[in-house]
Amino acid sequence: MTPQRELVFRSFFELGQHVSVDELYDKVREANKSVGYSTVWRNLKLICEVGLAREVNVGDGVTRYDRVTQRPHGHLYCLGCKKLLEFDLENITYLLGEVAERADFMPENLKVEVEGYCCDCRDRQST
Amino acid sequence: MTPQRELVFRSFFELGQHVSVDELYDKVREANKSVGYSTVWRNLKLICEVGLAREVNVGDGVTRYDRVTQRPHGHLYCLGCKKLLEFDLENITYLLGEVAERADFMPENLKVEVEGYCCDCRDRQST
DNA sequence: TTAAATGCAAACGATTTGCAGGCGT
DNA sequence: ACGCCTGCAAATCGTTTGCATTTAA
Repeated sequence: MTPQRELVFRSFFELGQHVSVDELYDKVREANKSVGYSTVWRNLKLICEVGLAREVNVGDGVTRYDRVTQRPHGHLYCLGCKKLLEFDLENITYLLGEVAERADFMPENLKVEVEGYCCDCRDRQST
Repeated sequence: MTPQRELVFRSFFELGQHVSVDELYDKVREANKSVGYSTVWRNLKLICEVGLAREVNVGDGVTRYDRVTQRPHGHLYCLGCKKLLEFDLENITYLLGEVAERADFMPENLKVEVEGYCCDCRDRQST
């Protein structure tokens, strides 16, 4: 456990959800200018490996990372402002469990994303 | 409408689902060795723009493209053999519509992916 | 002391674009 | 003739790795 590693871990958890490597790198740099990009990257991977975070891919070319929480959640991705909202997956999890069973498939991880427009962007668009 | 464009379109629909640019490129090349990668790529983008295909991202770094069908479907992605199976989304669509409404969000497009292990890989893993 | 972690720079792979020439309309 | 389309090569971007050095245990 090095100071850099501790800083990366702490910074990751201080930031909210949907953090990209670059965002984390910037955050880390605020505290310590000498930390390299690879260090941030490798430690972020490590956070994933130990199961504390999970990759999120909204299709904009940048991988983001979500803190793994008790409650699984899906994402509402706004095509207008690119904001990422969350919603609870509880009800859907059950349904997907059934689907998986029917296909003789053992589910490990769920990714549910709804693309669309948030209320702000919908209003802006309709004008 | 050029012969190349027609070839790319036709090849895309002759291939199954989850086609990557490279796969499509190879397929096109079988018919005509002189078609360039950019042409395939640009026409695939075009197919998406006119709404005949949609990007799929399973997180392995390669963007794949799905024919847009009448029935929306989700994906079962096997972490073992990397195979991509499909399942019907009908039941889930309704649930997600409710979720979106609650969040005052206008859904346009649904992406549901279940990572896990298919029956073959599960058996192989448990040995 | 010794294996692991760091920081730099450079490799990498997929995607995207600039541009000169060719082709469909 | 005009402008869109093509094909090549090269730029771009995010991600990943090799390696010499430093550091935690």
